[in-house]
Amino acid sequence: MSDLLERLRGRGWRMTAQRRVVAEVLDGDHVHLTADEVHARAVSRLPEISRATVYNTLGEMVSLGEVLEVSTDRRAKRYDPNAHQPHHHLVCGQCGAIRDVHPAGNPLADLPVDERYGFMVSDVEVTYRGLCPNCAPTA
Amino acid sequence: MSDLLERLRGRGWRMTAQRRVVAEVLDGDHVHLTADEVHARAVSRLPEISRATVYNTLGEMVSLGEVLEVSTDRRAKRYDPNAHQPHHHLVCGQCGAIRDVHPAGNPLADLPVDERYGFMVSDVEVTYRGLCPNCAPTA
DNA sequence: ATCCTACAATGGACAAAGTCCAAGTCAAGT
DNA sequence: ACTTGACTTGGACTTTGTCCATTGTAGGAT
Repeated sequence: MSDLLERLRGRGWRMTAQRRVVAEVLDGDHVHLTADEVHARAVSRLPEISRATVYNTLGEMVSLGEVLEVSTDRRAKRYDPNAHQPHHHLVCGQCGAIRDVHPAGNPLADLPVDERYGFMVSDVEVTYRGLCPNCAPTA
Repeated sequence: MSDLLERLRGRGWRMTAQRRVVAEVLDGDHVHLTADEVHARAVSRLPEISRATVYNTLGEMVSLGEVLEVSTDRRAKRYDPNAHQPHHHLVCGQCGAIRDVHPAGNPLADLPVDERYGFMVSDVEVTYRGLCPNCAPTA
């Protein structure tokens, strides 16, 4: 179940109750929680855990490349544990629902050399926007 | 010069010194200022202008579709006056430099129906990440 | 040219998201 | 079990942005 926890353990991470709880809360598919949502859920399992620790822990997991940061709306950053299967995001502009998606093609290849301005381009982030089935006007 | 100002005027926008200054500050190519940067530059031309007015004005220009909001980094939103030529962004992960780019292909078409989860997908936002010529390690 | 008034600007309080730090705690190696 | 360096804590602080009551003003009407 907790693949994320396994991977972190395998990297010599010093394991603490706090880190375990954060990793457990964040594990799963189509999970895109904000730091404060993670904190709220962590608190329900480990009441003393502090906000600073949640921020620290999330930051470390991002540095280790085990968790991705996504900023789909203009609000808080969200954390995505699905870091090892490259994917993009589909966001509902109304309710904010997020799904992971896997488009065909390679958008990186679509950027011609004469549009690169000498940059070393290494990554591309794609966000599809629209309305989810619940929020779309009934056809 | 000030195409943005012209377009806004043509929409029956009530013209004030503050709005003119904000529009002038924001006009140009490859311009991607934060609200506070806009405010700082506006203040140098019109010292009494308030932060709230800059935020309001930017918000209105976004609502009118004359300016785009982009959130490339995890910090403040940036405002892009180039709203009438669809484009994406190329961001330097080191120094934060941003360029407008125009990739080939249509990423919207790359999202297969069975990956749409019933969403009505209407827009796609693409951010290329890398290192600009100044920040890239010398080859 | 002056008056009106609805719309705009002001600035200060407030809120949300995130960072920082000094002090206390604890996991894990010996 | 001891020790130590890494981890956690909580609160102050910063940044970014919003809200609102008050004051000011653009631009049409007279």
